[in-house]
Amino acid sequence: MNLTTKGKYAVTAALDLAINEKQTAFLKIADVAERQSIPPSYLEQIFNNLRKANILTASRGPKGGFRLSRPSDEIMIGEIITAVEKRMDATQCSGDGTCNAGSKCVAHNFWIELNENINSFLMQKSLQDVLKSRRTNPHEKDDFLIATG
Amino acid sequence: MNLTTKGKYAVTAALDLAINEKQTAFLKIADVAERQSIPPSYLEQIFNNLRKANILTASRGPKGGFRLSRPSDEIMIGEIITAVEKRMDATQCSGDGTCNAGSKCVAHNFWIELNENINSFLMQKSLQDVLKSRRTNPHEKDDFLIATG
DNA sequence: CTATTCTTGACAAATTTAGTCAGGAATCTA
DNA sequence: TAGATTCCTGACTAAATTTGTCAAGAATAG
Repeated sequence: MNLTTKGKYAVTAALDLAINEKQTAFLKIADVAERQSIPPSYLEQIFNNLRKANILTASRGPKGGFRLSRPSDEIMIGEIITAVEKRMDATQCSGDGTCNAGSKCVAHNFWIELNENINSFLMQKSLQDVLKSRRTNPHEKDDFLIATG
Repeated sequence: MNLTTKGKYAVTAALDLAINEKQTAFLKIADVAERQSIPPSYLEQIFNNLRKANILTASRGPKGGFRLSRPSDEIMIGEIITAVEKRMDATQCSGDGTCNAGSKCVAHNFWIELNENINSFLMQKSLQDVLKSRRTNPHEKDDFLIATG
């Protein structure tokens, strides 16, 4: 199981779109990349993955860019991650039960449970949830908070 | 965040010790490796990590080998994984809050939450729990069950 | 003493990640 | 229509990581 930089960039960039979205405007890769310290050419790849997964909508040409395809409370973090990550599965056998000489290893069902636990967590959290908890976390320092409107 | 083959082998091999332990005997790397389809020389490394983390006890020489240091209900899967995995942290900045140009990225607190969720799951499950659920899972096929005594 | 088993560290091949880059397609504005 | 802008796509590559192997040594049982 592997959550890579790519998946983390994807979530961060989607949050940036949620924070900075206006009703009609598209946001440019270059701007998102700069705000979030993501290499622009890498973000191109990532946004393309998200577009193909119907999480983002793109527009080409001047004034083009990207926006969320749906309201931020209808886009789950789990969607974003599975759209860009190839190996989030915790089983050694990709779930086919051949992890020990063609049969299931003794840990197989446990990895399935771990998968379920993680997926359930990630599919219950929307972009909006993440932004909300960022502002209401009582342990958070003030200088971390940013005005979102 | 990365759960690799090494961590999965570690859990599988620890489960093998729990399944096959006798009161006094040590189990050899070669035997565990064969039963669980793990490269023996790789398992050497892994068992050494677990020994240094006080999860396993080793004995050298003829009739030597490894056994669990504690009863299987007192060894948590999370302990095993953290003993062998270097990068289970989901934050991009290893928790130091420098993920966006020296400050916290917008997803920072979310990755902390994800860490807590996963760690909580892994630290609540003991080796014995995993073996139990393996036998009582109602969806499990009979040919997966093995006699443990 | 000898065979057995763990111990340790160095090493290396294979894989994966984390990007870059170039050429193209669509779109807006003048 | 021309030109600038922005996304689209696929090929490519360097660096890092993973997944092991290997050899020499230390401890122990018999």
